[in-house]
Amino acid sequence: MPAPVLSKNDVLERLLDTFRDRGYEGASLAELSAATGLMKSSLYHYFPGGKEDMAEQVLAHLDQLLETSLYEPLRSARPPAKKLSAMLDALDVFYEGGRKACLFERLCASVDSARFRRPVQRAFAAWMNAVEAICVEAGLSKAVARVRAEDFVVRIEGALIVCAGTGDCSVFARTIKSLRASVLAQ
Amino acid sequence: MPAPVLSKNDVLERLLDTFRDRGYEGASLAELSAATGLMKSSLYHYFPGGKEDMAEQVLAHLDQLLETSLYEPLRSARPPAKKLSAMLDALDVFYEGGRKACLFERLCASVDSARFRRPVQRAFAAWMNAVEAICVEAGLSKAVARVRAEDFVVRIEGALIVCAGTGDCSVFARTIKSLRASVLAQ
DNA sequence: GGTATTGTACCGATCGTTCGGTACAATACC
DNA sequence: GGTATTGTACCGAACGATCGGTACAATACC
Repeated sequence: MPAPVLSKNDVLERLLDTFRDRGYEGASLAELSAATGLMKSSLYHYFPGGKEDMAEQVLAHLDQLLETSLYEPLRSARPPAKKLSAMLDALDVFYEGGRKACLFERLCASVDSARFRRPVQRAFAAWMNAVEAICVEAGLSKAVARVRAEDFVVRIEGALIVCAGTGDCSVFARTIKSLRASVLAQ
Repeated sequence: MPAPVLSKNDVLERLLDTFRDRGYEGASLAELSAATGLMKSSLYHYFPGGKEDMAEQVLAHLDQLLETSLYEPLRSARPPAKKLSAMLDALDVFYEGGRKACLFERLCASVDSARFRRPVQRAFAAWMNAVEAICVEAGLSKAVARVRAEDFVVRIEGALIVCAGTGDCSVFARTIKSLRASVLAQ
């Protein structure tokens, strides 16, 4: 088999980008084809299940990406404050300071949102659990940690929406900063 | 001239509902037609500019609705805490406890989001200004009031996203409760 | 030669949109 | 008062474009 111009991971990255930018219905096959450099037939070769298959694989890819680059490092022995700070840094990069949308949000806003419900649920749960674990590690009670973790995700997601709505990315920066200072506070 | 079966306001309300539920691209003309009881061609009678026109008029309608039912009452002489509480009650009703999405979010997530940028910007600004005014009235400094107002909107929007993503509306209830207790705190 | 991948040509369905027209109440004219 | 005209509300039937998706022969690589 000829070496693919793009690795499967690269293809998934570009699909991820397109879905994040345009949403599920907004990302047409023509656009996904242009973004990956693959013809429609090639897309259907790699994703026999079509557009839905693409979104699902992108979701799974992102899941693994977050696990290895975000959650897994949090289980190291470093101090909780450092780990939280690292997560916030990573989120700032991943969302490009508020300029990029959240894939989970875009997919659960889709008309066929039911298809993606389960993985999106799992993704939000994993995210909250990661934050909760750091909070507990920092000495907060389980109950407080849960509230903090939920609020953490709520504020990141909300900041992304407000950034997109107002066109002012500074909201995201302020939210990150505020979270850095408050999440682990006793 | 024959009396319309539905008033213009009723039509706008139903379009608003459909756009909130399905998003801009997700709400097809067929769906908008079914929701209003008007044939597609009749929709073009009321909205010569087509779908985009519909969304713009819905946006303007909502703008006025929020102004008269949310922001205007806040300029009364009642105590700030009461007014904030009333706004949170109204938001809880409007978003149906987290089950309904935010029109602004759905429209600025649209592919043609540039078209709605200005009105959405104005809507977010008006919302924040209203909250900020209550905060100032309650004795907070202008700077703190601004931060609180921004965080208020961020958390409402974020809670709606997390509700949709997890299918768990209790997140919205907790966010409302938390805001009720913390926004005006010294 | 055999296999993996791509390009071309399609498909039916649905998209947003337009057009020609009907029903009928209000108005203008005599 | 009766008739012609206007304007509003609305609808059915199409429009071209694009949607997601398929079939298959040609190509590229081992």
